[in-house]
Amino acid sequence: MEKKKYNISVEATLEVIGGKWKCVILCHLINGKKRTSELKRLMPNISQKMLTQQLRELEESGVVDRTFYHELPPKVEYELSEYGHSLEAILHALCNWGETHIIKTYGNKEEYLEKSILNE
Amino acid sequence: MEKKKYNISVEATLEVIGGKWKCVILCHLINGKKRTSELKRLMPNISQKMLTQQLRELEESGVVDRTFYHELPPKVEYELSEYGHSLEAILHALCNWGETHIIKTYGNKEEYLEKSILNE
DNA sequence: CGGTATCCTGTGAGATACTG
DNA sequence: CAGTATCTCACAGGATACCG
Repeated sequence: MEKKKYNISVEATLEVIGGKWKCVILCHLINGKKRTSELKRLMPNISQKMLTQQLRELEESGVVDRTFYHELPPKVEYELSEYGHSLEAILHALCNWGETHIIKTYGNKEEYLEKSILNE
Repeated sequence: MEKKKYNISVEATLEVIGGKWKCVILCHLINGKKRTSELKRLMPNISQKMLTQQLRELEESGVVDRTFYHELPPKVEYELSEYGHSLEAILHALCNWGETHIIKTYGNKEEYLEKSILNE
């Protein structure tokens, strides 16, 4: 009987944050809770469907908390869960590397990067 | 005229390591150069096609170096490039989080994880 | 051994319209 | 405002066979 599921531990990490948009969503949540509409604005290229879908999976993984305010119009807020905060070091590292990479690749990051996660 | 390409810096990182197998490959290369056949053995679920494809993209991104030994039978070795080494902190963080996550989720990691990147 | 070339399929993901 | 439900399709990715 074989129970082994992973060949290397990083596969478990990717199961949680490996989706196409998951890291991007999580990075946006580093600086605090966000409403659905805010996330959409921050990710103009994501579809409503993908946004909801990826958020659900992050919720199921236990790294994001969803709060529904039953009012009119309805309001929903997403934020890193307590467990999700354990990903912060990784998320910061990913953002920092990307910023350095952009500078290294394009020279002037201002023309290629809308905003920095670090000083938003 | 609009030149902006990224909405957030992490997108640039994902462009380099965001493929389905790229992080796994890179993690295996942390501990030194590997032959194609070794990588296949370490990743029993990856197809020949995907392995080659992902390696090519990592090469084009400049994070992996490929060395071809023109002998019989032919021999190819892959390793982190100098630039690729700048990803090491991220890769280690991803592996460590995964290991902790497995333990947290399953209790006994031995049954779910083939081997640890940390003590291979 | 390492890699390409075909073929073929599943599904990731967009567009659109609708609901509470 | 936030989220479903369909419909649709491109393409990621598997299986197989062949090449230097």
